[in-house]
Amino acid sequence: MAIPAERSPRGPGAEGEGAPLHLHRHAARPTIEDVAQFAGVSRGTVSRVLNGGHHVRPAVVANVNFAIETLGYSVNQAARNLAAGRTGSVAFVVSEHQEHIFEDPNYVLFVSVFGKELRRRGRHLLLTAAEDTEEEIFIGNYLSAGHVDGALLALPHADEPLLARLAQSRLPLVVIGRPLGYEDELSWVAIDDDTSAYEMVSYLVGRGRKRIGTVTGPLNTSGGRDRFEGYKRAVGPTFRASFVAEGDWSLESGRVGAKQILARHHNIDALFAASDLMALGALAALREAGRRVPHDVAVAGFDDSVAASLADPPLTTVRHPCEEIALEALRVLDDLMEGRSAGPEHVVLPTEFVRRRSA
Amino acid sequence: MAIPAERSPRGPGAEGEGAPLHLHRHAARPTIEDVAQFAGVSRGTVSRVLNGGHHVRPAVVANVNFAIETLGYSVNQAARNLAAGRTGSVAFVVSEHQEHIFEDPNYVLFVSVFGKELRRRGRHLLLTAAEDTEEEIFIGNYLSAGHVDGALLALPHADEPLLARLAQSRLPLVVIGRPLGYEDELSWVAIDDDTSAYEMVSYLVGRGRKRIGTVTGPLNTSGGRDRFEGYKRAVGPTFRASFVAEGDWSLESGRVGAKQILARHHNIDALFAASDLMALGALAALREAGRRVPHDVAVAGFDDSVAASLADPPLTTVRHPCEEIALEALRVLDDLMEGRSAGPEHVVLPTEFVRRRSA
DNA sequence: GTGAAAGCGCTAACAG
DNA sequence: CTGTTAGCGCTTTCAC
Repeated sequence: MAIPAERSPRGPGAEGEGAPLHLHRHAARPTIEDVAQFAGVSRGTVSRVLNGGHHVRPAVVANVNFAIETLGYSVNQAARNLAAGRTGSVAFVVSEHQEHIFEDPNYVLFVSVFGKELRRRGRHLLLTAAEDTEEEIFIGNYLSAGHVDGALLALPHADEPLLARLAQSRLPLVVIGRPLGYEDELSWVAIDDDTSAYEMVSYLVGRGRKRIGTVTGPLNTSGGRDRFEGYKRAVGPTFRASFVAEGDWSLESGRVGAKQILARHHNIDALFAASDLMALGALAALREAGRRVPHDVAVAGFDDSVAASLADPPLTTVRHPCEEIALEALRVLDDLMEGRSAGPEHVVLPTEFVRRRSA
Repeated sequence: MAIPAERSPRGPGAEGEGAPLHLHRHAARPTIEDVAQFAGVSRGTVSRVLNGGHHVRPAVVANVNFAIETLGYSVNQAARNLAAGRTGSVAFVVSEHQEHIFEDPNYVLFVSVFGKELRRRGRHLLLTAAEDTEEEIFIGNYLSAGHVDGALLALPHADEPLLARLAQSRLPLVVIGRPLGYEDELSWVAIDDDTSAYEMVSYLVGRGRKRIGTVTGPLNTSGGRDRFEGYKRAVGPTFRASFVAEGDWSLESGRVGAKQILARHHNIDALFAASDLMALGALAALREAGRRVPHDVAVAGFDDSVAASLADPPLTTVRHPCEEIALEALRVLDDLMEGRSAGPEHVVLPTEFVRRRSA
């Protein structure tokens, strides 16, 4: 407020000459100020154009954009974040070992989509794996300390202490998959595992298969539990626990599970694996046991990961829309971070039956 | 400059009372100012403590640290980066498809180590995959536009346009592996592929193997080329091109390559694969062909990835010190970013012969 | 050794 | 619709 009065004695525009400050500015990145000057507008206007161009005359927008291009200007995220009061980072928190995560094609896709989309929005992806309790505490502290604007969580296990911790923080949170025990209080985006599994197993039943086994996912995860429920509903009163083996999503667990079931029922005619990787393992076990697929035993997977189409025979499976889930999770998180949401949002995305040769 | 003059009529310190601004500061993160006040020192001193505590009395350091802990203070990276004139980000640029990358256990390790180490230093890891030419241009522009403080490059192919582009920018760069064509001008950290391969193949020779085949890596990469050179040196004058098949590091290419060699020489007694994954493929091909390993054919891999010890039989291989490479690359990059390096640094890390049962 | 003060580049009120 | 201005929280000279 005082400045104009002070300036007047020097005459208007006099300080425009106070340029010595700029002398040591060698080949520095152009700033918003440079753009403003070039376009003959104020910093504020340039900022508005940068942030959507609302309330700015189209002609001016064009002018500013021209200036931006000719100067090769690009926004300084640190400055923007500081001014806007955000960190510019979003965390992707996964439980389990980081190496194990990268084995799962679903996670890889998530990382890929999150990374790309966030960069488009001028944000960073922070990959954090909660490998052990110590790491979990560190992550809990780190996230709660305000180092990120929000977090995407893939913590499928029922009693995840980190989930409890984070749920109490003010941090915008979106869970990938339905978070057992926190369905109501947290936002999440998932698929209808139960119905998808039900439809797949019903398909097997419809094809005349009578003795259908299943290798489930971990039963303390919503995905593992719900796909198992769908299986149970579909086989109906013929359900018997001896047709079931619990796996952990991995190829090896699929092989072991299928072997167990085969040992108990040498004459199963179908097998529903709750993940493609496990189906692959089951395929190996069946091959070892001399069973032909799908002639003797029909095999169905879940996820439609790359492995599914490369399998021999290619897997009949359920497409898990990972990319859409990732995008939707990001949208929900954006709503949360920008304060556009009233309460927790729950999104259920449709899956798709994919018929190939294994069933 | 004008401001003090304007303020004086209100009396010194009068603006100290202009506190209403702080009223809407609800449960905000404590700032450096809060710490300074609590510790009874100035912002500058706290900053010094934050950055190593040089030129500060030990007692004061302790005081400030106490304040930091009790207040639960942690630095605001955006502000720090803005003030220090850096972005706080480091890119990890890889060629090829992102999905393909995550198949390679080496890359996964790199991502893991880079991410963790950079976070420790208050920096971010930006994962960028140059999947196609368009992406490459985008990445080139993005990196050159000053969005990152430096970049770690895994671009092994000889004529990588992105490498050429980046090499001309001012950006601090460290290449993982020896960059063909840019050995002198760029910094890099690698292993001695030639010698490592030489030693492995010499070991096979020493075990009495006479007809040694090899599945090489891509011959337009330094790793592929040098391991092949090592092989040639070791087999010496007995070298024949018909004992060689070129692979692409993948399991499948190892299987195909081994088959080709077997078709030409049904009686090979050893096979050196330039990667564990390819060795795994070769193992499968050998099994299909009814050869026993190592009795009929000794098989050696390279990398000592998890796959090596899980193989049947476990692979004799060369340990590729990925973690050390990652750490060293980060150190070199730090030197570059902080202006501590005179010129390009070249680091060659030792490998280790790992004897298991396959050879 | 330590404090004071000048920005870093940007956003977001607030006037007009 | 547009310009002005006050910070965002921190580092970094520059004095003392």
